[in-house]
Amino acid sequence: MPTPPRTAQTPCRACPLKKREVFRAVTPEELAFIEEFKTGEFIADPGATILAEGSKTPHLFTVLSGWGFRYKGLPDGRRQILNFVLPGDFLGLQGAALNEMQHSVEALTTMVLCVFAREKLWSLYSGYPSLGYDITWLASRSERLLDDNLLSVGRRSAVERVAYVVVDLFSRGRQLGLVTGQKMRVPFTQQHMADALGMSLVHTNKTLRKLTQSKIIKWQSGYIEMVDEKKLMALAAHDATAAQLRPLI
Amino acid sequence: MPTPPRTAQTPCRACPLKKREVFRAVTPEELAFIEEFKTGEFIADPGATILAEGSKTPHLFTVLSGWGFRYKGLPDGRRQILNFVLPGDFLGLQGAALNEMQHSVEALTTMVLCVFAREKLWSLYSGYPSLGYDITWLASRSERLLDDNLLSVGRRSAVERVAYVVVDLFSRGRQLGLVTGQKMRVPFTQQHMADALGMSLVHTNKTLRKLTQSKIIKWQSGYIEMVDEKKLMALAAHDATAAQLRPLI
DNA sequence: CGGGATATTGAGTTAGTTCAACACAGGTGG
DNA sequence: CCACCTGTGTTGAACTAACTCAATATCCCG
Repeated sequence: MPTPPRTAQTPCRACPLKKREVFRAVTPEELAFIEEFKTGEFIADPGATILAEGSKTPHLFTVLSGWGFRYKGLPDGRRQILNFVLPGDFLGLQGAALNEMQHSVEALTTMVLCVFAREKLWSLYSGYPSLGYDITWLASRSERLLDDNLLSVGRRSAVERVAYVVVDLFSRGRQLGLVTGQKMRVPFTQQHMADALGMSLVHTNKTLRKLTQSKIIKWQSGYIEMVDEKKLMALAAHDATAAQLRPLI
Repeated sequence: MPTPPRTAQTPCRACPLKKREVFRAVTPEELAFIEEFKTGEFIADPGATILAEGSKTPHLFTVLSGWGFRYKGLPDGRRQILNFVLPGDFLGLQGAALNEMQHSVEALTTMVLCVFAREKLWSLYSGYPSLGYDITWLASRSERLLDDNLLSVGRRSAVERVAYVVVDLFSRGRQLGLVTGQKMRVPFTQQHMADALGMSLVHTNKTLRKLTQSKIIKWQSGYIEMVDEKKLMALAAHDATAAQLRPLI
């Protein structure tokens, strides 16, 4: 079914705000509003800063394609990657709600972003509450990711952290169709992974090496492969919920 | 598990959902809706579990008074406190959005919570989009807290972490009128602080001791005192944003 | 007054860090 | 086409911040 050509480059039917259509159909009016809500598209090159800590952007973004990451820095240069940004993620809400960004977002690959005007956000809520609800849903989902990361960084060992982040990326990647067999493209360096896990680069490397030698994962030329998914999952030390479910066998 | 709520005692004029009235007046209709939205009140005793990881509560809560904490656990007992819960916080949204709770919430003191029915959430969005907007605002604010914590746990040293969490608690406490002079009641143990900072109990204690001996803070009989706020702030190693702002003096 | 929970302290251990050197790949200009 | 350069990955060695274990002190509550 070919999409009719319009002014905007990407059809809003693909918009993540519409994502929940699995549960709820988006009405034609809603779709029309989404299209009007959209200001345009923004193509970010790898390495580009999309949002900067301390700035006040008038924009909201939706990621249509590509990878990026959200991070915060300390004055002396240390930085913590808060989470990786993938298609379907909603960016800049904090700027709208809190006025000023408290974190930065940088592109890892070329990214295509759908741009919204921040001041239209309110009209979205008032005119199309269902879409407002969806935004809350997205916010809630991203908070869940953060919770998981915090648990990892705060309480998991190095091996567990690496195992967990791989499992997590594959889980997100699968939902987005980014996984082929047991392989997924990961367009970041070990430094990025280290910054995401709150570890040093060297130790991240040594940990990865250990997992490679145990034939559990492989990370070559930009692709991570889960060689032994079972062992990997076991190492990942899942949260108490998962643990609760297991004993029921 | 929460006991069935009773009839409402607290006027909804004090509701955190109305908090943003500084910026925006709440209309009488909205207030009426809030009161209808409210199912009742829930009094939680210290140590009570308000929400449990893996469960599906039909409730949403707003904290009217008292302290609690949100946490996640690992199967072997390690646990990470995600953040402390104070009056004005909104709880359980994840359960509504994601169907199942991915974290637990426990009371530290007696807590008074305003209870909402989850299934009314949608009618709140559709009928009173401004309130829906407020919920998004709350979600966004709590995500900011999480970002800060993750930066702390991932990249700050032990002293910095302790300094930062104290500064942070005072900042939140001030907004809520919980700070008297330089003192604030903190109804938790060093174990809680350790779990929040991703550190061991012993090392947390030793770090606190160091800060006490340097006459920077004092923690006695349930009260933390900022003895030398300036030094404490300096130790806290604020984020890059704060650093950007300082040179402007 | 007793007992359990909390806090404090010392000693020994270790997971993770920093430093430093080297390997390797891709990309550029001569 | 090669020589070089820069970014990335790999590895060893030395160091240290934070951990665990364990004993003792202190507080709080009934």
